Amino acid sequence: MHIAVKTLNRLQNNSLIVMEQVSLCRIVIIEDDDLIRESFVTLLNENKNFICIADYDNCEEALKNLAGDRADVILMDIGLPGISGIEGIRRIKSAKPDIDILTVTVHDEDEKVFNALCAGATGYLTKNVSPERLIEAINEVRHGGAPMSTNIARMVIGSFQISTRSPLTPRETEVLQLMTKGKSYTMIADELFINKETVRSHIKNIYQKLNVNSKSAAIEKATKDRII
Amino acid sequence: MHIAVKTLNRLQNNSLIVMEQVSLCRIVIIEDDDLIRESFVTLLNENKNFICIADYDNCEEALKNLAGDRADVILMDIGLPGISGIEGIRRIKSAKPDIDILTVTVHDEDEKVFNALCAGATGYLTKNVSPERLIEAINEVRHGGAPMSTNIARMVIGSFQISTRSPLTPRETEVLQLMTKGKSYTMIADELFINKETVRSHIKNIYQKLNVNSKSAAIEKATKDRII
DNA sequence: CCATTATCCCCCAATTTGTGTGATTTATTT
DNA sequence: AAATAAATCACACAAATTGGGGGATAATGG
Repeated sequence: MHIAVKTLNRLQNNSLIVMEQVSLCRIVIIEDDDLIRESFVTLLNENKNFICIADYDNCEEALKNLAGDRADVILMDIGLPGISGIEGIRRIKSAKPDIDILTVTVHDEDEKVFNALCAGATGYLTKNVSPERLIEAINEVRHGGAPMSTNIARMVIGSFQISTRSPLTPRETEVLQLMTKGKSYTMIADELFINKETVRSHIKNIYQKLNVNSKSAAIEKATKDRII
Repeated sequence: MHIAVKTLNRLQNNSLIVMEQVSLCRIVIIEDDDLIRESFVTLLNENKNFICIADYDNCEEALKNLAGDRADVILMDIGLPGISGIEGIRRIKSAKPDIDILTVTVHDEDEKVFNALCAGATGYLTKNVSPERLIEAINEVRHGGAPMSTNIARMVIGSFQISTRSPLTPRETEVLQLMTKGKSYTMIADELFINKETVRSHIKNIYQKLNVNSKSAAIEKATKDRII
């Protein structure tokens, strides 16, 4: 083995060892496509570490049996008839916060993804996931991870980043950020060690640049354009 | 091959094929630990798809040569002397937005992680990463992914979720969320189709429950406690 | 039945906000 | 050297917002 690999191996604590000490993991599947659902069931039951307790084609049924199923992990589609998967996630999490919910779905639109995550999904896989990756993902989630498909991961990380093409100056951005936190002009002035009048001046310029004329509109526009 | 695996394989478009059509990827390393830095260089140069153009033990130097290096990917520590890695990320991204920056570091505190991501890092690996995973991560990042260590992924996803143990009622939470968006009592009332006085009443209760007495304090506390 | 939740009402003083019309200083770019 | 952009500060005025105090009513769910 090469020196570089040796050095790096010494630096890591091999987490694979931990990953293999899994206890039997109880899984519930909620998915309305019969073919896919049954494929999941078969795949998971093939693996000695997993047992598929139940599978449902709708949320209502799953919620009714939630307590009895005692699932560790739920695989969940979000494009369901009846109660949406998103609402389903919310209800499951509110009743049983310790269950890890993995969203497995074809949907990769911003809104769906973030709603699912906000509702309580611990991972998000798009349906081009390989069987191996699905197994790996369940293991990951049981060990404190949060598996995501690559495109989802990029969306999620992208949501932290602000647009590089902001019309606002650094100082204006700073002021707007404090406004977002509900601070008054006076408080902003104090935090930035400048005069209240200066803050007002910055805000005037912000409003002009964003083409708005109120705090809420500025925050809304800035949020939409990802400049804060 | 089992039917379940067959079905699932048909459902996925195998992204590994795409992953192997990589063109030569120019990499720059910024890391102040000589041993680690040199290990990375050796490791990457062993791989025919990568070439390590340059390595630096500080950001200042790297920034000076940024244009000349023409990096595709930068591996970056964030616990550096001089300009912090976070500030380094910001400057690199502002000068060359197309470079993908992978943070590789021992730090896994919330603040550092989110600051790095907000500054523009496209991935975040903690230093227990295996050599194989590092290679994989670089490939991932070049193909639109956002590789993260499992613990980081969980932190990132967790940041979308709100605490299940909020002292606030659903309605109060709703009101507080609108306050966060800079809406006035009147606007909140209009959006919720209730009277302004009702909003005021909710807010009084919110303040009491959160033990605060101003908008900014309420938003701050709610944000810290992750109840919005 | 009692606690919780959600709804609404009035008063009042202090503060905040939006808008107007200015000025000065320091960089940076042309 | 001149022009531009960025950041700073000043004053005035009307309208709106905010926080605190005192209430009330109705519905819901243990």
